[in-house]
Amino acid sequence: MTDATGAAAPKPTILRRQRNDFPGWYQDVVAKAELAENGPVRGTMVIRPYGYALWERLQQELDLRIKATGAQNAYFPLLIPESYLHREAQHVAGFSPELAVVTHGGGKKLEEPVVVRPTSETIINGCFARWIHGHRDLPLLINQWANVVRWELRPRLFLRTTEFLWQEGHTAHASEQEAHVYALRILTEVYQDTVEKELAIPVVTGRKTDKERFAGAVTTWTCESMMRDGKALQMGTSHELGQNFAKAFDITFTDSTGQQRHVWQTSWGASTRLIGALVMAHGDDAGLRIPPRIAPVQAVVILVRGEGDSADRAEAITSDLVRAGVRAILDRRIGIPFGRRSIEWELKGIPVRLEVGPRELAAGQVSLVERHCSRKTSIPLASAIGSVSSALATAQELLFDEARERMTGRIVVASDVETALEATQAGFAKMPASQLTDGGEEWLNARGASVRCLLPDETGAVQSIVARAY
RNA sequence: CGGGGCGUGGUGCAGGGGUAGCACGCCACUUUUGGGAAGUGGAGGUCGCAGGUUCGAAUCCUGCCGCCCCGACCA
Repeated sequence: MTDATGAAAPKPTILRRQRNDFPGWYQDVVAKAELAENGPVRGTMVIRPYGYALWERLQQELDLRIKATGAQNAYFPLLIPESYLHREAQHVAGFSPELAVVTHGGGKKLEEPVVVRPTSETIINGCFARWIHGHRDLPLLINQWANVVRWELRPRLFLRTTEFLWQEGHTAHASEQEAHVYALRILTEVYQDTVEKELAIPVVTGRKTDKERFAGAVTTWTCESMMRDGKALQMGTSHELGQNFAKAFDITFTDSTGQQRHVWQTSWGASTRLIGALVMAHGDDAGLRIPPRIAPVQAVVILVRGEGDSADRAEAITSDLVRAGVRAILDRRIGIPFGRRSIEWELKGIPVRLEVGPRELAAGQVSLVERHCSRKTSIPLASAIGSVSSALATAQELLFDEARERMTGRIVVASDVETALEATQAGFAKMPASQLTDGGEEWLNARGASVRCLLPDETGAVQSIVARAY
């Protein structure tokens, strides 16, 4: 194709450019990398196989850590009596606007409407009240993997959908202190550790302001990360519920002195929103860049052409990789142009590509392409497995370092709300929490920024992290 | 709930009273194949729904439905 001057017209980019149109870029990546698409009901999401594979990897990593804290998985019903929601005043006030309510069933109007769970505090605590009798029943540590529905007016795939997948943990403890320690343990050992080690995304951890706190909680702890456009995304929250639900649902136990006491509780969750974070924290103009540890496919061996025994050789390399513990697949679709296949794997963010063609094989080599930096190197066939393994390890580290440098480089120290607001154009502001009194937080909210979390600095003074957020 | 816009092959769009079109995608064959392949031949649409006007409606009129965007609202 040529333009009026006769010069070749530039090929249109596959994705809108991140720098020009970040939301547009995000939509393009989610579609072209085949992660998800919109469902027929507004706000619902079809998670496609590659997107779901990412979720499954994330589930494995979270589940492992959740179980390491002593929690057990269980499952509670999707449908909850509407009256349950009303038992805790702040909780129902917080969730009422987002509820999906079922009024009919079996062809008849229901006597009591049931709600589709927006979260399961109420139904689980109904069970806890029956399960917990004495201090020997505590702590009770339960997790469930489930879908929840919160009616959203402005949905965005993964980031904010009406139905989403998550895990929600619910625990009961004998003392406030024990609940406090457990909530923080979940925050750091489950959420922060998974997000930083597996997703290679650095986080800021802290406490939510009263305004941002979970409906019904005493304290909400959060992990916040910075996306490539400088906006914040909440990665996971852990709540200290105090005795609010214990009193509402009458969850009591007999302590070692024979006294009846209410339990102290926590709840905590992380959702498919983390997939959105993965996209926005690492993706570039060529598509996703998936950190190797979370990648469903860590290496793809591309058979460039079909000549001679190259197909067998490529297959042998692939099975060697798999045997060495690398999640590797073989792309032997020689009928599809090489360039198209390269672009496809780039879009999907596969960390390492191994190109196997006549040129390489004649030289006893393969070409190794690293997605995180687009570098192509020739390596001897004999050391291919080792090279892939070290490339994967390097990619994991470099993606984290890059994200960490971006975040720390874009946290501006501010002493008042005006400079903090200015800083949120490009990143986060760190501002003394004292500036939030007298309507400071509302002033920021009215201008599109919010207080992401509160945390103590080296001197013990409380600082706030202010940002624009998803 | 206010303001604006759009409903036409799988996707994205054009057409605006007289045979339903284009691009991409899809299927087949051939030639290709190292960074988005090309040629040839095919398949695929009761033009959102219901009325109305007309010899004739995708097109004009009325009503309805759905979706999108911007506000407001919100983990």
